[in-house]
Amino acid sequence: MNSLHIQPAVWDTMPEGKQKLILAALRIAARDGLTLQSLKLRELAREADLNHNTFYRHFDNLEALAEATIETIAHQMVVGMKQIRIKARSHSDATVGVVEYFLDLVVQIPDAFVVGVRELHSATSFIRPLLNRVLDDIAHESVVQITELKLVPIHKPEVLFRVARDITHYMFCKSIEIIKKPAVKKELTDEMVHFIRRQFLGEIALMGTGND
Amino acid sequence: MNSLHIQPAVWDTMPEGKQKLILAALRIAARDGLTLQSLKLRELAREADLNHNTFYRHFDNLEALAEATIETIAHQMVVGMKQIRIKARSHSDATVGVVEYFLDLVVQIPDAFVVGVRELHSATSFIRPLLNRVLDDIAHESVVQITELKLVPIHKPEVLFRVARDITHYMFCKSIEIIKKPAVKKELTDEMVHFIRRQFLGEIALMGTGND
DNA sequence: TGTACATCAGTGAACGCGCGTTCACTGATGTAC
DNA sequence: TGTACATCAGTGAACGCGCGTTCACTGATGTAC
Repeated sequence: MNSLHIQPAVWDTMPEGKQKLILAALRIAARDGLTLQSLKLRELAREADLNHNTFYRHFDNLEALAEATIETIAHQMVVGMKQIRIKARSHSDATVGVVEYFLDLVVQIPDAFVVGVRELHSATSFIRPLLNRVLDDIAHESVVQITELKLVPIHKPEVLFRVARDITHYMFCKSIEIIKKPAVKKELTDEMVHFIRRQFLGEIALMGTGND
Repeated sequence: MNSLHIQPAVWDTMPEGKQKLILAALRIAARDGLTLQSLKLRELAREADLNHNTFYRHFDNLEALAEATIETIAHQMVVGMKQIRIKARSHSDATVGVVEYFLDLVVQIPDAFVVGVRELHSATSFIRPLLNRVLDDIAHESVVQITELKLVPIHKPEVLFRVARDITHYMFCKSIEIIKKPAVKKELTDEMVHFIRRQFLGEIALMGTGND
């Protein structure tokens, strides 16, 4: 289920109709390739199997729904990534573990990633900064874990953060490929692991040249 | 002018109204953050200063306009990148040269990049594959130049291509930041140059480990 | 325990508006002879 | 050189439709006393 990764305190408190509308927004935006801000009130209500006026019981306007939807996506992603980091600790290779569990997460909540990655690159409004902060958070927690487990001999946190941030962005963009063709998981895993190793080795090499 | 980078053979042959509509589509999509496929016929005509029915003199439907617009963007980018590669030859540092001229290009045709990067990450229709091919082309020509000038000691073309492809994607995504804040050019240049060097040094280090 | 009232999600009719599309038309430019 | 016709970008009125929004309403649930 899609809702598994949404922060319970927020999500479970919500009226059922409100949940239905947010899930409908995610479904329509992912399926029809629409921006969150070009969703239509009546189409949403139809998809959520609600009278079109019920919308106003839960949201002031379409922008409020877009905001609630993007926050749902953000929660799904942050919580999902947290679980990935926990699981990866017991994997023999931390990099391979993170990538594999990450691709599992993408397949579990494809709509969140399809819509999230698109909105991340849509120049508009408050949504892009919000998602950028989500990627910042994820990159920051990666830095914490890498430092704790002493996985990489890079000791300046700001250097490590930039590497982690670039990797996070790459993984999110790349992840979309697995949704349309889950069979590519093996190739995609190899490619992502290769990219990640290239980042750390490259950064270490740059430290040697004094170019950092 | 925006139209400078459009392939003359195609562009100059076009009726004036058709050009106006394509430029209007670019302007609206960039300004209002709309997907090319959510543009409205009457809004386009208004923006292009034309009667709304003139649209049908030039396009069968809105999808045909979206296609023409994305091809215009593709031409602007491919031609622009070709000129960058020529100019970069006479720069003392090839990497710094490419990045600086690239950021100049982004500032010259911001609408093409804003819309192009968004559509590249919008899961829908024929547009994403078309833009992916544009990035492939650009990456491929980079490989040719790198090989010709012997800039990097990586000799497998498919390995070089993957690195160039990842760099191209990174630069396109990152470029958007300069549009809203041209003052960051210096920082952005440094960051992009750093990223590019990290890719090549990382890949070379990976070759050493036998992990390629 | 029973009655009165407040709260709130959901309903259905009605509105004015901008939309995409069709149609019949104009007016300029180019071509045939 | 002059007339007749074809081509084609652009025009303006009219259409039916789905949209966002307003309104007055229902019906279930919870709370006060």
